[in-house]
Amino acid sequence: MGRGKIEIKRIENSSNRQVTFSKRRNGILKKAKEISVLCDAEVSVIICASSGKMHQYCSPSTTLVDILDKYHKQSGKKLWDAKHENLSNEIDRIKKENDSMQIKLRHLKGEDITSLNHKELMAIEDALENGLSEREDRGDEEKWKSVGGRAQISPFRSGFLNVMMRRTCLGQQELAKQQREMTIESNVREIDTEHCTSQMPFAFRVQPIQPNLQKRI
Amino acid sequence: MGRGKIEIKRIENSSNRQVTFSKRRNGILKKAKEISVLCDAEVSVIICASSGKMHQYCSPSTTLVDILDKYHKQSGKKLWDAKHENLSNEIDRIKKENDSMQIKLRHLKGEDITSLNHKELMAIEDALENGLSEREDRGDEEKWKSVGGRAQISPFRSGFLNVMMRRTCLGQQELAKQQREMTIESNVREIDTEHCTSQMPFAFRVQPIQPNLQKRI
DNA sequence: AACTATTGATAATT
DNA sequence: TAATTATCAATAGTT
Repeated sequence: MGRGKIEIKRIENSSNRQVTFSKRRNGILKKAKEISVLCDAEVSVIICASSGKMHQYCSPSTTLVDILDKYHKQSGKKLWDAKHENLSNEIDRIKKENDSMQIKLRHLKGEDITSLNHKELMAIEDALENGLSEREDRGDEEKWKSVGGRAQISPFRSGFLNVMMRRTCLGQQELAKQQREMTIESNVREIDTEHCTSQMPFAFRVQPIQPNLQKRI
Repeated sequence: MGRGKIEIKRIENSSNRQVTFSKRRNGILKKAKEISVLCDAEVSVIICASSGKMHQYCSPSTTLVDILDKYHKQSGKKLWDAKHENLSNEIDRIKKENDSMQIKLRHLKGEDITSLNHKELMAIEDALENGLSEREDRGDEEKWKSVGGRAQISPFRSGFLNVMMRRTCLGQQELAKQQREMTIESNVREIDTEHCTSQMPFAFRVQPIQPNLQKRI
């Protein structure tokens, strides 16, 4: 019904499609009104354009909820319950995702790790070390170079190193103490923390604390 | 459209009404199909005859539930009861929680940190350091004590320390080099990495590598 | 957005 | 009830 017959297939020209949509949408809504009056039928029409705009008609004698309720009863299809079930399923899915993330976060923060095996611990260790080195490698230090010249170490790195050094110191001292007190196993060589320092393959010293870069509390 | 024009008002003759209903109902359903194809619109039509019989169309790309859901969101009308709304709200809430956790995880892994300011970086650094120390302090070592006696260090700690030490070593060497080359700022004291080792407040050595605990590749 | 030639829907008839 | 057909309504292409 128009200047020419058209095939019923998607109208590719977007503006034509929009015009046709508008015309036919009005046509359907008008027809819906007419049948509801002529035949006192209850009618619900919902039309969503691909653009997202929505148009709706519902016969005056009733409401959409009533019609859906009738549909529900007649068809036996559980619109209501199906929706309910879908939502519940989605909640379950997201909650599981949530929980596993929570666990990962806790592990990265060093909590609840007694439940992990060696391999899992290694993976987390890698992730952490990666995180630290990534942060050291990327832009952060650029920010600090300009503050006090090239020789100034970033408070970020110095803060981190200080903590690590303090921790390492304690660890070494305790290890040495343990070694003095106990029988030395064959696969552990004895270490004298006081006298072997200069010969060791890796020897480090911590940079003297720079008070102006240690403002973290 | 027919042998004569008709007024749009209830058809009193029951049999005529029934016939007209049937014809027009088919007409509307056909139009609905057509617009959904021509304009790829999502359409839902529900028609209830006064007799109680019900007819329905829903465009193939979607479901009645989906269309009603859209309607619900767009119109803001509460088609669904409070229970459904609660479920929807919970989904929104959990999704937000999810997103923020994802971001935290990424930050702990060293990703997307260029967007953070100094204070935020410090917070993450603290969290990571905490995580590392927590992991060293807690249960992990218990597992390894039994493997090779008390004096054996866990591969976890040794692996971690090795990485840190290597990083520290490089950092110190570069710092010393820089200091030799440059004017020394008043807030940075000179350090001689080769000769001051034994007098330094913190001096460390790394435990010799134990090959059987260094299987990581 | 308005027009109109044409098709499509359908009211009345068979 | 179903098929036919004369008529009207919807609308595709045009302005």
